[in-house]
Amino acid sequence: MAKYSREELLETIVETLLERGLGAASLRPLAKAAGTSDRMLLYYFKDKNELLQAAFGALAGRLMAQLESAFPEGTTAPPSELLARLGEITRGADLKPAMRLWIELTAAASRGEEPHGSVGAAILDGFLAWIERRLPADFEGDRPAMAAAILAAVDGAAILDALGREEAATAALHQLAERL
Amino acid sequence: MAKYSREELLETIVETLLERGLGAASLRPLAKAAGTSDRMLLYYFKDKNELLQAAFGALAGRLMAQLESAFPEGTTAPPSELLARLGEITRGADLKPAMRLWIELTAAASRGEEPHGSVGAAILDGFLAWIERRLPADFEGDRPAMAAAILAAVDGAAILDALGREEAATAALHQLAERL
DNA sequence: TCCAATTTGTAGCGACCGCTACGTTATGGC
DNA sequence: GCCATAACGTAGCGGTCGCTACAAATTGGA
Repeated sequence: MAKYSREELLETIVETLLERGLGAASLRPLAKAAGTSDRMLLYYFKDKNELLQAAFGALAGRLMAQLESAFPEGTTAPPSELLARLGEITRGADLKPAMRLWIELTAAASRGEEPHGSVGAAILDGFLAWIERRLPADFEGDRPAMAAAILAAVDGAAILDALGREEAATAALHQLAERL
Repeated sequence: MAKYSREELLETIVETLLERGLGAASLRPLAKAAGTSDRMLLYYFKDKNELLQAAFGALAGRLMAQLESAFPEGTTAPPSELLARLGEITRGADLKPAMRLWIELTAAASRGEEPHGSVGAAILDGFLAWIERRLPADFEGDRPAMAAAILAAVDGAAILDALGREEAATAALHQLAERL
């Protein structure tokens, strides 16, 4: 039996990624944090890209689960409330590291790096669909557009946060939520 | 007289940065693109951080000038129009590279890297002030908060764009502008 | 028990990183 | 013309990067 399974490794790697960021995601440090060697990472994953892809997949699953528990499938809310609560959740201590990583992923994707681009787009689509499902059934208007607006607001606030302007982020979310 | 002045070098470096991104910003490639050597970059700039700081300073100036020409000092617009026009401008071919670089800068800043953090925060503050100045003088309500909301919306759209979801970005901006 | 497959360790390759030591060339004030 | 200083070239240091070659250990089935 192996010392660590692929899934156990993935868990620690996701945590290290959340903690230290994508920029620090080189094989040797990741391996060390997981109590193994770069050699073994490349035994379980054919190369670094596959590792990252798997890690982001696991992370997206985790994230979805967290959102799900705060906002179970079937529940809905009007746009303003949806944005307000999503803002609170994503800016909380639990998810702040994930949002930072999300920005890093987006940055890499914007330069056409892979697998960041496709993985990032897939996660984004997932979130858009998730939000859309939580708009009230009787919501009048363009549902995908409203979902996009909510996600953009959350991501925009994340950028203000990332640059240390928490007050501005709070104000922005408040202002936008008020008007949806 | 030197082959290149510090300012000439800075110009080319800014362009290379816009074109290739922060991730590709290592001394030797930057120098090559500028027709010189890493040795000379470190002759004019004491180290890489100083180079980047200077480059981002120059870039911010350039950006401000571009925004200024589209929206001269003294002119104002109601929030919805301000957002709509800022969205168009920042998403245009001219500024798209700058927005990508902006996301990369934010990503680095979110991990506490310097000089990215302080430079990014300064640029952000500059934009917030710039937007606030362009809100109508008789605007009723929290001016800084509205400026933050507009900036967050633009940045959020930039993230959707960066991940290749231009339609969603357009829809989001439209949806948000409609409601400010 | 033996053997083959899985799992792990050790070492190192070639490439790139930021940065520096050191020597040479060019320039402008006197 | 002389000389200090500014400008530049060459070479290389110590480090990290992703990845691989190769061999040793461990395991489980026949």
